[in-house]
Parts: sequence; structure tokens; C-alpha cells
Amino acid sequence: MEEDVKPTATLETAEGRTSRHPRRPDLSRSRILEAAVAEFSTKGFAGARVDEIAAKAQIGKRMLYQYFGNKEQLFQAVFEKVYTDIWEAEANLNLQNMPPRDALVALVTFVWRYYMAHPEFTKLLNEENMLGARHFRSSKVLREGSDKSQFLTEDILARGVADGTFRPDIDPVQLCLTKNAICYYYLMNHATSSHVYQRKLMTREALDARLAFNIETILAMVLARPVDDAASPTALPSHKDRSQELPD
Amino acid sequence: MEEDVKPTATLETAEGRTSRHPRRPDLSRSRILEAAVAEFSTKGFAGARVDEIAAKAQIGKRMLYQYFGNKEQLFQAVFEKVYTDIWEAEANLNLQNMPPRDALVALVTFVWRYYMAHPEFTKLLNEENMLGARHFRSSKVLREGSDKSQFLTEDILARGVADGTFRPDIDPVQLCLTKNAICYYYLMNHATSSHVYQRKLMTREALDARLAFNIETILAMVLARPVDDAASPTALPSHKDRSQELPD
DNA sequence: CAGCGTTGTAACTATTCAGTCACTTATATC
DNA sequence: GATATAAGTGACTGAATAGTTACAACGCTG
Repeated sequence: MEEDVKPTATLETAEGRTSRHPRRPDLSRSRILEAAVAEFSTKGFAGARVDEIAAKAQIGKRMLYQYFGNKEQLFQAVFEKVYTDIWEAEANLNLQNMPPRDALVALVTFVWRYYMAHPEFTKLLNEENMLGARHFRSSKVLREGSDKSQFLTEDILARGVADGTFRPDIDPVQLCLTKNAICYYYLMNHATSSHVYQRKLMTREALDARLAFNIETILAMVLARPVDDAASPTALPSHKDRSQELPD
Repeated sequence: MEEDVKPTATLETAEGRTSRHPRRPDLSRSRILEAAVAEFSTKGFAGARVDEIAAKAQIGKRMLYQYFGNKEQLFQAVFEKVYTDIWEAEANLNLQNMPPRDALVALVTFVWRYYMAHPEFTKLLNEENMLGARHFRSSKVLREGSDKSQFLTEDILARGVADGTFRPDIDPVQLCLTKNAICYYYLMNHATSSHVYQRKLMTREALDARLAFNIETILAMVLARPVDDAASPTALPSHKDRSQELPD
């Protein structure tokens, strides 16, 4: 990336014809994408600047439009990339061979570490939701490919129920959402939370403690317990109809 | 807010000199704030348009700048408002007189319902974190006033431990974060989640089911259990140093 | 009612930004 | 090597948009 590629080349060509424009279509494309991931994830869709992306990618804006059409489609490509990336990583986990409890712990640990290592994923997921998931909806790749974690979780739960480790009445989707939630919220909102709770939340120790707490939380929810009606839904307080409908 | 305040008043005054400008500084100010909450929460800081806010507030842009200085300070005022609002609501809960378990359930229920009824709060909290909490930091009101939920939770936990209902080793801050997380994530990210899990997440039934699940999750974590080492941290798989430091 | 600070309006400015154009250069194929 | 096509560039454009200015009207205080 740092060879002396002269911008418009041959201006000062001492020798005859300089190889002014080393054509690297694929490289250019991936550089644009990489720059766009950084820009969109730090500044959001509206805050992101196309010129910034082009500059970071060290290409002309023109090529960006050639490859991706416009800002909207570029965002879609970016979102597709980060989502398929995490799906791929997830697919390589191989939890089928582990005992259900270990598998569940490994899954939570994976999500935690992935979100930590890839803040751009959570930021972009967030942004996409602010935009009403319109890119998700219009993306063939995302609509057809699908998150395996629901099925991974289903499988783990089923095995755990079969061998008596887990409660039989856990909804895998709810569990997935909770698992993601407790990792995501902490990492996304640590800036305000660290002020509110007046505690450093991003030190090594704090991060380790959070992972441990998250694992405990998930396990506490699914582990079979001696007849304990403690958490039965019937114990809910009146939740009357204050809920308002939001479009789904 | 909804009395018949004529926007620019007496426009249709049949008689000579119209009383063009009914002065209502306080009303104007609150109308601007209200409009700004809506605009910032739906479009984010970068996506929000000052002219839109002025239009929604039925006011000239001039007054907006007079009252709030600039877009940045307006956002700060907005964020201060929604945050102090939820603190106030929280303070009125009166959980001190309830048995610890009921109090905890009531607290989770409150957060869930508040987030449901005030999507602008979660959206703005989110935006503020994307902006690195810079408005939080520079806000005297927010730095001095503080979230009671940590102390509420501390009190509830202490009482529960005392009467044997709860485990003695729960960190109230972690519990608060988890409580907020499981409510927040579901409501913020339902747009993509409903596609990923191919399930309607915002129907009355789904919302009720989620609240029930969230209550169960929190209770499962804190309720005292017969000697069960199930969730002990020692059971963690090696979590080696793959974690990378992020600034706090 | 005179004077004055505050509340308001409308038009304006300077900038920023997504997207385009005219044109050049490299590379693949014949 | 000729030719076509793809890769690339810098300057440009038109539309938004944050923030300002000149000016008018209100209504309070003396």
C-alpha cells in the first residue's frame, strides 16, 4: 500500500513510459470497503463522508461510485460484509462435540470476544437498526444466509435438556437475544455507563469480570434446578396494557 | 402543550395592526426541545436537521439559536432532558417498602415499560454513546445528578441477602447493566433481529413474553439456590489474553 | 406614551457534501 | 502493434445545511 505510486504519474517521468496507474481493481474495491467500514462504524451513516472514505482508501471518489453506486449501496455492502463475517466465524465454532454446558459457555465467550474484537460490527448493527433495517431487508445475501446462532443454541439446549443439565422450557430465540444483549450493551454503552456508575468499565479486569458475569447469567437461566417455582411467570406483577404497539 | 396556541397568532386579524407576535418565550423553548427530541432521536445527531426542528416547533431558526446556541448545545439540552426525566420517574418508584423480590421484579418491569414508552430515550442514549458521551461529560446536571437505579438495586439486593432470598455475591452494577441490557437490546434492535430470527418481535404477545423472560433472567441470577456450584466462575473455560484493551 | 430589551421573521451566506463529467492511462485480446 | 475496455484522476455542480444579519413588532418599565 505504501509503494511510491505516484498519484497521476509520469509527471516527472525521468524514463520513458512510467507504469503510472497500476491497475488493481480487486485491491481497490477491498480498500474502499475497509475504509467504509471504519468510516460508517465510527460516524454512522449520516455522519460518514464519502470523500473521507475515498481518501482513506487512497482512491478517487469516482471509483467508489463505479464500484458501489452510491453511499446507500456502499453502506449495504459494508453491512453485508460485517454480518457475513460474524456468521462465518460463528459457523467455525464446532460446538456440536462439546457437552451442552461447555458449548453454551463457549458460545457466550465467543460472542463477547467477537464484539470486543470487532466494535465495528456492533456499531454498524446499531446504525442499521436506527435506519429501520432497510439494508438488511433489501439484501439478498442477508435474507438468504442466516444467523446460525439460533440453531446452534437450539441444538445445545436440546442436548442439555436430554441429559438433564438444562431446563426444558427455554426459548432459544429469547436466550440468543439475551446472550447478545448482555455482551452488546456493555460494550456499546460503556461511555455513558462508566459515568453513571462511576466505575472504569473497559479495563482488563472489568472486562474479564463482565464476561464471567455474563456466563453466570446465561447459566443461571438455563441450568435445571430442583423444583423451584422461583422464576415462574405467574409471579409477575400485573402488567396491564400500558404497552404501546410499535410496528415490527 | 395542546391549547389553541396560534402559531404566529392573529394572522387573520381583520382589523388594522395585527398583534403579530404573541410572546411566549417559555412555550417556544419547550416546543423547540420537544421537536429536537423527536428529530435527534429518529435521525441521530448528524442526520438531524436544524431547519426540521425549527419547522416542527413552528418557530424561526433564529430563536432556536438564541435559546440554545447551536446544534451541539441543543443536543446536550435534549439529552439532559431525557436523562433527567427517566431519573425522575425512577425516583418515584418507592420500592423501599416492597419485599426485595417484588421490588426487583418491579424495577425490571419499570425499565422495560419505560423503554417501551420512550423509544426516544434509548435512541438518544445510543447516539450519545456513539458520540463518546461528550455531552454527558460536559453536562453539570448529568455529572451531579446521578442514576438512582444503582442504589435502588444495592438496597434491594442487601435486603434480599439479609432475608435469605438472594445470593450474597451479586455486584449491583453488573446487575443493573444486565437489567438495562436485556430490555434495551430487544427494543433497539428488533428491526434486524426480527429478520434474523424470523419472528415478529413487537406484537403484544411477543413483548409480554420478553418481559416475562427478562424477569426470569434477573431472578434466576439473584435468587439464592441450594448449594449449586453450577454457575461458579471457576467453571469458566480458559479465557486467555485475547482481549484487547479499549480506552475507557 | 417613550424607550428599550426581548421575541420574532425572512432573507442571506459560506460551506460542505453527494454525485458527475471530460479526459487520461493501463491492460487484455486479437 | 492496434484497438477496445476497464481503471483511474481532478475539477466541477447543484443541492443542502449550519449559522448570521437586518429589521420589525411586542410589551414591560419608567
